[in-house]
Amino acid sequence: MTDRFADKLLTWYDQHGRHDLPWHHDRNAYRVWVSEIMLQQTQVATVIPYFEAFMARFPTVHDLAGAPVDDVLSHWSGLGYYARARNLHKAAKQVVEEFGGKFPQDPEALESLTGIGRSTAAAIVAQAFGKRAAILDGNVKRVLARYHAVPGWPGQTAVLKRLWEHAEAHTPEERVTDYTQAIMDLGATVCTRSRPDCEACPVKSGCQAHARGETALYPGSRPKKAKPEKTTWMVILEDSDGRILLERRPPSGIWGGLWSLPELDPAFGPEELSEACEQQLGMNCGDPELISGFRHTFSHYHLHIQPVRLPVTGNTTVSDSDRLCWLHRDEALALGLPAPIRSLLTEPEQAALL
DNA sequence: GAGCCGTGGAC
DNA sequence: TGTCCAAGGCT
Repeated sequence: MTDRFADKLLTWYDQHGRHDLPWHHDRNAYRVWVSEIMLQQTQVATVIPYFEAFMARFPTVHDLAGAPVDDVLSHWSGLGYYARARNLHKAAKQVVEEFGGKFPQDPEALESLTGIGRSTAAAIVAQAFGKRAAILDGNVKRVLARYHAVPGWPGQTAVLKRLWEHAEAHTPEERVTDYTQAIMDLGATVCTRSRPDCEACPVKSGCQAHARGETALYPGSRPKKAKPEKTTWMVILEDSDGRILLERRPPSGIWGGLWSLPELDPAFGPEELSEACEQQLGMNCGDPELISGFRHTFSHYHLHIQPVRLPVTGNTTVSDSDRLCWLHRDEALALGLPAPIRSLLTEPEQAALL
């Protein structure tokens, strides 16, 4: 049912919305899907160049399904949340094998694809197929929490449930594609997290938070928790030809599946690194040289990265070529390394300041 | 339900 | 400089 909220929003959208984002061109389910996955927990400006490059390399779901996963991961390098890339690749195969290369149009079937949950399924249904489906991303949560003065942190199930109910109630039958884009645009450009521009808001008159002068109270903030501190060694092994030893990380965990510098257990002391290196990497090394370390903050913990150079004294033959490889710096960077490791190899002074 | 998974922008 | 968190989903 179309209510006044949707009408006002659509009128505003016609004049002030974002109508020319890359995934709005040549719109199809594949392009919408890839954009939605990239946009999870990631801002539009960050996604745009990745989306363009990804589409140039993988124009169709068949191109993606047939590509090596390493190729997909290297195009994801720097975007973060690399499980998204592995799931995207897996889901592309699912679309080809289980759905004949055509995306299903109902949310339930879409949610059977790896990496697509309730919100992303709804976004694809509305954006690609023009069918009615309510979305609830970070922007919509903020808009609705303020409009209805919904207290509490949206991470709580009860709060989330109320927001979904409001989202469903406001979603119109007509112009669903524009409406979903409109409410996200309002959240991104007007109803922003800090200092919202309420005077420019088309639904100001009905907004309970604005009426109370309490927009800053909504949505409620996440409970604070201390981040644990962790430490690790990052090994820079360089042979006489200037090649660096890289190690593929395990499929799960931080930077899962990415190539990176070999990591040694922090339980090893500096004098034990040569021996650890021989055990773990099969390389004979001389005395370690410590480089200035730096701290990198993740969502859930702080990681002290301590780089260490270890001169290779023996031969540089690798025993496990699927896990280990020697590459020059530019070749390594083309693989797609984790961002802090990339900075460490390109600008060691900058990395130390992180 | 709660923890985990990245990076960069905004403040 | 540190904190928060953004077009969430999986385990």
